[in-house]
Amino acid sequence: MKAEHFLTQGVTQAIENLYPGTVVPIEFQATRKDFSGDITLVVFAMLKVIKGRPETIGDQIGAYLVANLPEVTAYNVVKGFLNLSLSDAFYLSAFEQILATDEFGHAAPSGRALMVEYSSPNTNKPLHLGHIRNNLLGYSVSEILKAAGHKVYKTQIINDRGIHICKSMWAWQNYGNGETPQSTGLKGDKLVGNYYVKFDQVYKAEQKELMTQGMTQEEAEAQAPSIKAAQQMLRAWEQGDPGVVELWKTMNQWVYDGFDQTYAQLGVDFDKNYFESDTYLLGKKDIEQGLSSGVFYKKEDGSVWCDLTEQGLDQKLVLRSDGTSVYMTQDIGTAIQRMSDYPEANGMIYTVGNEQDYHFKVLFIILARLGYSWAQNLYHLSYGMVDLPSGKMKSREGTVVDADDLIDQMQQTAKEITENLGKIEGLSKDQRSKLYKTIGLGALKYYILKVDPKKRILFNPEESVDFQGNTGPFIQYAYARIQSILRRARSEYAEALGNNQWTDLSLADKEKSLVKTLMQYPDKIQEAAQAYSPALIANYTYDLVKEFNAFYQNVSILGASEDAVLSFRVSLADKVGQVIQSSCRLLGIEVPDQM
RNA sequence: GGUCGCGUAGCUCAGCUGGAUAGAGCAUCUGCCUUCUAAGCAGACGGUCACAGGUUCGAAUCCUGUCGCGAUCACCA
Repeated sequence: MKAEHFLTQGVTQAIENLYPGTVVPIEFQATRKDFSGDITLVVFAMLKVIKGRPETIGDQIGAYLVANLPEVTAYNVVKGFLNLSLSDAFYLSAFEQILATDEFGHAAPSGRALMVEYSSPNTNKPLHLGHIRNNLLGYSVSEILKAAGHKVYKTQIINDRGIHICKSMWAWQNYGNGETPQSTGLKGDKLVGNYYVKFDQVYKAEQKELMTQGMTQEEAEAQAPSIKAAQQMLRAWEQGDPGVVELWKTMNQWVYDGFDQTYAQLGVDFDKNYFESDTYLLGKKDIEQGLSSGVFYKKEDGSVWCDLTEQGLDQKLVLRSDGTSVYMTQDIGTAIQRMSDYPEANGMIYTVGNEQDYHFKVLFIILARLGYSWAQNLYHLSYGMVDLPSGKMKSREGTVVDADDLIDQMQQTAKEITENLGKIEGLSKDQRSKLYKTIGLGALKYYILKVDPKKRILFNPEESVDFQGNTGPFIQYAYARIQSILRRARSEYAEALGNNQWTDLSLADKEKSLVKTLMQYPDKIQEAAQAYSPALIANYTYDLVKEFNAFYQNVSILGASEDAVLSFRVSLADKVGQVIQSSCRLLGIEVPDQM
């Protein structure tokens, strides 16, 4: 079906005829808009093998192709570029193949299975805009990998243990007056987050007091009663103190309930949750093994290290001198644990911010040295921070953009715009609020996913997220229009739709370029999967929609004079709609039938 | 200071496995709603692709250096 395929054969034959005994690199690219033709052979690339003027060579190959390949109808040569025009029949048959393909764009099963980790929040405070980027990326990459034929297990590791949650616990115990999510009507994560803030206030006040008594900042930080109490709580938790464990369970559950609501709003989910409280002791025995196999070495004080100077990195601590774990220890153990939990999986993707680039670089090297074959298939899906015009989001300064607030705000904006446009008379109240959610979240998700993950995003809450131009709603709008046409076509033009005699049709430029764009979809999915980049899908979808809009405004679909033309155009619009829906699904974006 | 990433139009971003005259959206300005939804279409304006070298028939794209921004360099996670 792909043009490159038969053209490569054709060019090879042409070369055999014209320049016997030579083998040339054959390189195609899409013909630029300003030139006539559909696909372009780059003759320059052949000059290393064949001597001569590129114009002459292009001319000879072009003439050969027109004479010998029925699909090639015309050619022209500009400098070293041989532009080829392909027949309408070729595009029509390509389109018919697309129509006949189930789940067009999706690849056959690859036999590979991967784990994708994303979100992985701490349980002491609510999710914010940074988590939204993480969640959208992780979810979307999972969907893209599935579409590329892989089996995917989505997972998160919940950091439910440690000093941070003890801070919230201590503050709640001392200042909470028995408040619960039920009694306050607050989301559980918000409630717990409030006590984390409360702790910080108390802690700061204590430090100030101690410093007026003559302590240094450092001493005050260590000696403040609140932090000592929280540390005591952490020790009690580690020893399994029933009261502390009970409180810990209760407050974590509040947080999980809150997170679940936010996840549901965002439309993300997980196949398996890991909890740090279960995994934080993992890794020690792996360090032992690595020690005996010589991957690690022990210093005099008993601490264990990995020497990465060969790779141009430092020496990295993997076990403290007192035998306790560090972050790296846990991550080594957790990775090994997961791979044994999912024996069919042979790789992992970690969706974690770029401030941990170094950590993952080291982790992957260590796992490879430990001899795990799957270590070759580890990828750190590293993404840039979401910053505000004022700089980084800082919880202490109250500049954090809360996830729930932002989602609400997007829906509110969607509501206002939709009501102003006044095109939804027929919809019930429920349908309307669902539509606002679809549009508001569509705008937010597209806004975040369209940019290359590794770039940082500047989010301006004042200007908010656009609803026009290269945006989610722009794409959703095209889909809604298509559905509107399909509804009318099926009720008023049912008879014409039955005429599928398209073979002799001659295609308008807009129709041809739409088919061309549709044909790219399978490759785009593969590219996006290989690059772990939802941005590629977002950009493709935008191109497709732009192409469709141009078609829609310039060619009348239901006004076609012949039945075959009408039915072709309706089919084309229908398929474009399906691909929009499919690609949006890869981004976690829903599409409305009306807006 | 070492390491890693980024630097493209006034703003937000594509393009980066080397190919033709560097593309979109927003903003500004012109047109288009008696014909399928104007959240749209058609067009205008807007560029030393941070800078300097190098490789190449050809560089925004690859290499080297410089500058700017960010991250990281804990017996924290």
